Amino acid sequence: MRLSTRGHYGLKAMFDLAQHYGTEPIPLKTVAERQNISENYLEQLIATLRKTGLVKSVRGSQGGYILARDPEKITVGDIIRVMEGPIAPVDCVSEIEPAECIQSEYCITRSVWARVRDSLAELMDSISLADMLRDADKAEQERRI
Amino acid sequence: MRLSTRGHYGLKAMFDLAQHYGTEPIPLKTVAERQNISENYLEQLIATLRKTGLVKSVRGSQGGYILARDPEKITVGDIIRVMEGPIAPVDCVSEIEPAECIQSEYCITRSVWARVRDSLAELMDSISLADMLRDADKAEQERRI
DNA sequence: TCAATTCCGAGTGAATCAGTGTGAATTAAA
DNA sequence: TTTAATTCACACTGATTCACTCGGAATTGA
Repeated sequence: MRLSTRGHYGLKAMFDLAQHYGTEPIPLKTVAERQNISENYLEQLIATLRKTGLVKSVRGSQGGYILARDPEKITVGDIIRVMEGPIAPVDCVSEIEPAECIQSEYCITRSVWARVRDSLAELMDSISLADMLRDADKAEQERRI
Repeated sequence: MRLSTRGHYGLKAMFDLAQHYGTEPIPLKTVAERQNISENYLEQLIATLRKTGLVKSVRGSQGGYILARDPEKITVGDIIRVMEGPIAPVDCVSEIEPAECIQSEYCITRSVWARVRDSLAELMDSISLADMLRDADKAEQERRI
C-alpha cells in the first residue's frame, strides 16, 4: 500500500506552488530546492501535471510554474490520480476500466478492496490544497506561541 | 496506491481457509485451484502466513493448512501487514520506524499521508474474516432469490 | 545578445514483481 | 513397508517499474 515518489513529490510540488499562489511564476529549480527533490526528476513529474491541466507554465527567463486554478479547487485526489493513475488497491476495482476477474462466484475479497478504494478516494478528494494551507497556517501560529 | 499480489492473494487464500474453518486441513493445491493462483507461488506466500502465526500447517499426506485462530480474530489488516509490511503510503509515516524526513519546517504533506494511513488501517482492522464470511452468506442468500 | 528558464526524449542501474523449478522431509493410507 | 500426497526450503529468472541522469532545443525577459 505504498505511493511511489511520483505522487509523493507531486503533492509536495503542488503544495509549494499553492504556498506562492497569486504571485509570479515559480521556477522549477526553486521548488526542487525547497522541497528537496532532484530538479531533473521533478521536471518530468511537472510535465505530467502540466499536460493534465493542474499547473500552467510560463516559458523563458523569469518564467516558471503556477497553479492552473485556485488551491480551493485542487484536491489531493486530483493530484494523486494524475500522478499515480486511478485509485485501485487491486486491478479488479480500478476507478476506470476495472480488470475482469475470472472468479466464477461473487467475489468477497473484491468487495473489500472496493471499500478500501472508496474510503481512500473519499478522504483524498476531501482535502484541498487550500485546506493544507490552512493547516500550515495553524501549525505556524502554534509554533509561535 | 496499489497492493501487490502478495496482499491480494494472501487475503484470497486466508478467506478460502476461513470458508473451510473447523474441518480437515486444506491442501495448498486445493486453495490454489479454487482461487486461481499459481501453486508454486502461493507456496511462498503461505510460508509467510505460517511463519507469522496466521495459519498452521499439517505435513504429510492428508495434510494442509488451517487458520491459526478463529476467523473472528483475524482481520484484513492483520493479513495485509504480514504480506505487505507496515501500512504506510509514504515511508515517513510508516506504522513502524517511520523514516526521518529532512524537512526543516513542519511538514503538511506528511500529515496528509498520516491521515490516509490511519484511515486505511482503521478500515482494514475493522474487517475480520468472519465479517467476510457473513457477507458471502448474505450474497449467497440474495443470489438464491 | 545573454542568461534563465521550460520542453523533449533517450538512456540507465537497481530493485521489485511474479513467478518457476528442484528436491528433501514428513506422514497417512494401501 | 511401500507409495502417494503433502509441506518445506531455497535458488533462479525474465520482465517490469522506479527513480533518476543527461543532452540539447526552444522561448523569453533583461
